[in-house]
This record gives sequence, structure tokens and C-alpha cells, in this order.
Amino acid sequence: MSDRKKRILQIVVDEYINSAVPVSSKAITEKHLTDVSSATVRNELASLEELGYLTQFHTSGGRVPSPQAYRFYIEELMQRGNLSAADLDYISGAFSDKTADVEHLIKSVANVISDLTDYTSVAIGPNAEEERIRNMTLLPCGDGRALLVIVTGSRILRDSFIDIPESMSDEDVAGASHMLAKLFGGKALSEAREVEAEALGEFGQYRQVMTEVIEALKSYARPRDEDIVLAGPEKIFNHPEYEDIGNVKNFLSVISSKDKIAEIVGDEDDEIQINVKIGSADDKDVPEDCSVVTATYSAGGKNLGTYGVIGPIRMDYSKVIAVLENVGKALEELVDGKNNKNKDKNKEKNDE
Amino acid sequence: MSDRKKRILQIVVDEYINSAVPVSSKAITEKHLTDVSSATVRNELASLEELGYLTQFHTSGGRVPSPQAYRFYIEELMQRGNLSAADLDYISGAFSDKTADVEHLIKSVANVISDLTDYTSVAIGPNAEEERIRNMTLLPCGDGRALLVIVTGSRILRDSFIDIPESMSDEDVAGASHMLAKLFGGKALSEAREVEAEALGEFGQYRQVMTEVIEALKSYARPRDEDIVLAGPEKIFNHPEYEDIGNVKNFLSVISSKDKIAEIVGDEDDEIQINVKIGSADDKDVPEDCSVVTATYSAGGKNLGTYGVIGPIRMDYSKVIAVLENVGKALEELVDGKNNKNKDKNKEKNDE
DNA sequence: GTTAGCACTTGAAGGTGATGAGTGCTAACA
DNA sequence: TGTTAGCACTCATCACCTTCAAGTGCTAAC
Repeated sequence: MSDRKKRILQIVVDEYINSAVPVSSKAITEKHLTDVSSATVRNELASLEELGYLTQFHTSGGRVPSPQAYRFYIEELMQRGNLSAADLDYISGAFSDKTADVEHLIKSVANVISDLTDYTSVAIGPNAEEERIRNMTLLPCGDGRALLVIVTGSRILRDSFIDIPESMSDEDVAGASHMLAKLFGGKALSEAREVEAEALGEFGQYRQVMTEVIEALKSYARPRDEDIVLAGPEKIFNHPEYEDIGNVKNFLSVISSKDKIAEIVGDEDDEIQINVKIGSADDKDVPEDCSVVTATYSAGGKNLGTYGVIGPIRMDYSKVIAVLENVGKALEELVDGKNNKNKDKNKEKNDE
Repeated sequence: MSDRKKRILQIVVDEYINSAVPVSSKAITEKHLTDVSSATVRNELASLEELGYLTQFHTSGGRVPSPQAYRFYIEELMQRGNLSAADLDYISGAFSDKTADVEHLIKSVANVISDLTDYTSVAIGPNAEEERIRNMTLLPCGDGRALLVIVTGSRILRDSFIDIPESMSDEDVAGASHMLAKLFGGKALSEAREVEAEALGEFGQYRQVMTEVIEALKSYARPRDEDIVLAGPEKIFNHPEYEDIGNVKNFLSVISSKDKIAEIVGDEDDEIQINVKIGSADDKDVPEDCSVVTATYSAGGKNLGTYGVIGPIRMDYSKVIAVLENVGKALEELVDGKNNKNKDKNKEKNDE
């Protein structure tokens, strides 16, 4: 593909992303390629269409980029957009230390992304599997039930009710609770699940409780609904493709199901930092006319979750990717800063 | 208002709810009032319009009920609908004992209501204020933080992270935790908030922790986002008024904000069991073209939350109210049954 | 390889007239 | 006095047509 073809393709995609109307040869020569005539551009456009990058609804309607064009655009043509100073300020101001626990942090990240991009944002919290259990307890609730709570340093990892034998006194439960904390403390959720045999032995008389706990641990393998958040669903109406009720319907059917959100956000290759899915071709759960751009963040070796936006195929990929990248950086700094602070604190303690 | 006027108004509302098209005098005489002529009905219709019960978009377009008509319809005209055997079966099958904790119960109630009515359902969980604290604990998480968990017999009442002095050892926290459980166990959340003075004295060296706990208790006054659930948002598309993008927009702007949902579901008179809000006139947060029907359930003196549907003004009030009533009955039976079972259990224990 | 020129296609916008649904009014009737 | 038939009137909808502008593809000339 010639440089001029690339340039023209870039112009078409940029223009279409901006205006949402099919772009014509005339518009291209008037605004961008002033040194050639519209006829020349027409020839190039016809050729780009043959290559599969452009489509026409009808002969007199200008051209529109195909999903293939967007992919090429993102990989080669797009200007890696820099954010405005205001946007950068907004990001750095948004994540203050007060967002101490991960639950809140996830929500505020999702909100920031949605606000800055003007698209609906989706997020899936940190993968719980590899987080270290900091503490664990069984809280008696009466009527033969107890609440099992597992926390890390920064969040409630999981909680759920389990049945306990009626014969167990509150003191017995407290004892069992201590054993659990000792047994599982410091382990990752995935490791915790593997101590089964050993644990059952140690528990002796409370074998049944342990069985229930193991059962609960197993059910924690998939993300909870609360770990999947959505921000700014109404943002969809800011984009003209969603004047069409059918598109809104598709969109809503996806975002109102946490399972589907998890599906389209979740199943990505760990190697890839930023992942773009364009239309149903890339993921059957993404509606025909939608794109999903996600980024997986981690800091200090710790997974911080996957965040992204869902919006029309005609998405401002440059802006979206810039926002995702900068939010990632801010998050990394926040977490690293905190770690360092803690290290300092610990150091001070040791120095005493 | 004459009996015939009432009958005609009833026919108009029934017909319009069913068909969503303005109803004409001819339709009324053909299908329902076969003993009078359409001209007579026209006179009555004109009179009902003057009374404010009916409106016309244009002279040749049939008539449509006004909000005032719906109110009158619900209070006097509507046939208190009985549910089909299938619907009743569905309800009684939906709430089995396995939905042990309140969180799941709320969700399943919301789903049942949405499924049976074909409208989007909204629910707000049991009012936490008067529930008795069954247990309470502080779980150390490191880095000067601890998780405060409060449970009743059937659910996690509240949880949140609080700061603790770095100097507190895990054992100290455990001690404080015991004191908390003793101090607050058996109290309602609203009562717990009032023990401030006494508590601060008892806590001695851990005064600061207690201050944080009190602070947390105070923040628990309003419902958590998780206590507000929504089921079947996509159901809205099953009703023709939501072919219009503007209406969908209004609708989505309300249901995507938990605060707004809480507002329209929450602020009702405790005296009223079933509450109907028709359009913005009854509640400024209800969109112009929407109605909200809610019911507050309680069983054994315990508040079980408020449930309802949000949908077009042209709502099948009879069906909706029947579903809400029957779901309420089923829920009451479920909870009473459980209480009895527990009483039985306790009795057996005492008999031993 | 580039360009001007032109015929062609197509959707959008606007106008027209026919159709049909539904009403309001009036006068006659019981 | 309430009811009814009859009729003129209103209005949305639809099909059909015309016009308009945008944009293309193609060709011939540079």
C-alpha cells in the first residue's frame, strides 16, 4: 500500500470518527490533501475499497471505514494522542490516597475513564486468585450459620455464609476461626484451595466446617458480580449511532448482564496490555456495531484489574487509548507510592 | 359521575393498556357496550374529557387516559386481577429455603417480579436501621487498617475498613473486637449509634478505634448501593412507548443511578402497603412518561424491603399489583415458616 | 499518473391527493 | 330528556411524484 493510500485511509478514519458522516473525495481534497484533485482521491478510494478497507452504503454516499480499516488504523496510522493538560490534571487529581480500598478504587477508575472518554466504561476487579490472604475469620450468626470473611490488606477478598453444626458454641467457632487464619494466612486463594487434605486432618472434630470452607473457597474461582462494574451507561446516547433503538437494545442487552461484561472484558491474552475488539468478529458477545477497548493494569507485580470502554465501532480510539494508558500510569504511581510509604513505615518501626 | 361514565372510563383504560392505541367510540360500542350507539358514547367521552380523565392528541385520533384517569382506575375501576395458576406456581417455586441470605433473596424477588410482570423491577433491601446486630468483629488487615464487619442472623449488615493505630497488635484488635461484640450485640443499628458516651469510656486506651467505629456506624444511616437492585432493565423494550429514543433516555437516566432509584422507591409512607406514582406529578424523579408501583413487605414484624416495577404510565396495574401482592404473601410464608422452624429447633433443644 | 468534465445514482426533502378513522354537531325520535 | 342517525369536518398516513444536492465512476485529454 502506497504512502498516499495510507494517508488517505487515515484521513477517512479520522474524519469519520469526528463527524459520523461518510466521507467524500471532495471533503478530503478540500480539508487535507489540497495538492491533488478529488478525482485522484476517488481513484485511490476505489482501490482502498477493493482492498477491503472501505465500504459504501450506496454509490453517492461517501465512504465509511470497515472494521479492517480500524484495525489497521489503530496499529499503524493513528496519532498516539496526547491528553490535554486538563485531562491529565483530572486523572492525577482523581486518585487520591483516600480511595484506600480496592472496591472504591475500581469504581473511581471506571468513573474517570467514562468521564474523560465520554463512553460507557466497564471494569473487572483485580483477579482474586493470586492475592494473598491477610486474615480470615468465621463469625457466628446463630441458627447454625456463620459468616466466612477473607481479607487482604486492601479489600474483602470474599465473604459468604456457611452452615455449621448446631452443636458448635461461639467459642468453638472462634477456635475454628483461629485455625483457619493460621492455616490460610499468607496464602493465595488458589493455593488455599489446595490444602484440603492437610486441613481436614488438622481440623479434627470440625471436619464438617472445614468441608464447607473448602466448598466456599472453590466457589470463589470466578469473579463476583460486585467485582464487575459499569460507569456512565447513559453516555451511549451522546453518540449518534445510538439514535437507533435497535443499537441501544443490543448495547443494553450486553451491559445489563454482568456475565456478558465479564466475558467481553475478561478473556484476554495476558501478554497484551491494551486489547481492542472491533464488532462481533473479534468476540461474539460484542454487539455488531460496538467496539471494546480494554487495558489490564498491574503495579508492583500485583494485578489491578482490567478496565476499558464499550462504545460504537466509530470510536475515538486515539483518545480512549491515551486515557487508558494515562490512567494506568497514575494507578501504578499511586500503588507504588503506597508501597513505598508502607516500606518507609516498616523501616521506621524496625529502626526504633 | 354516572355508572355508565365509570364503565366507559374503565373500558377506555383497559383497552388502552392492552393495545397502546387511542380508543375510539366505535371500538367501545363494538367490543363492549353493544347496547348503545357510538354517538352516545361520544357524548360521554366528550364529557369525560371535560372532567379531565381523557385527552386527545387530535380530533380524529381516539382518546387516551390522563394520569388522573389511571389514579381513579386503580382506586375504583380496576378489576383486582387474579394470577394464573402458572404464575402462582412460579412464585411459590421461586423462593425456596436455599435463598438463605437476604442479599440473594432480594435479587431473586426482583427477578421474579420482573419476569412475571414483564417490566423492569426495582428493589431496595430491608431497612438496616432496626435490624438487630448478631455479631460484630474487627479483622486486622495490616498497614494500620482493620475491617469492621457487622452481621445479623441472615446477612452482612455492614462492613467497611477503618484506620487503627499502628501500635495496636493483632491481639489488641481481637480484644477490641470482643468488646465491640459485647457492647453492640443484640442492639439495632439505630440504637448502636447512641451508645457513644458509654462506649468511649469503656474503651479506654482504644478510644481512637471506637471513634472510628462510631463514625462508621453513622455513615450506615443510608442504604448501600448494593442494597438497591434492578432486574430486567431490557424489559422496557417490550413496550411500544420505548421505541422512542427520548423515552429510553429518560428511563435509563433514572435506572442507572442508584441514588435516583432509592429516591423513587424509598420515600414512601410507612402506612401504605402498595404505592403508585404516576408520572412526574407524583414524584419529580419519576420520568414524565413512567409509573412506579411499589410494595413494602414485612413479616414477623421485620421489614423485608420495598419492591416494585418501573414502566410506562400505560402499565398493566392490575397484573402488577396482583404480582406484588402474591410475592408478598409468598415471602411472608417463607419467613414465617423459617421462624417457626427455628422455634421448633430451639424447642427441641430445650426439651433435650 | 493526474485531472476536468460529465453522465449517472441515490437519498432526502417537499408537495399532492386519496383514504380512512374518528369526531362534533344537529335534528329527529322515543 | 336521553338517545340516535346522519353528515360535515379534521387529521394522520400512505403512495406517488418531483426536485435537489451530493457523490461517484468513467472517459478523454494533459
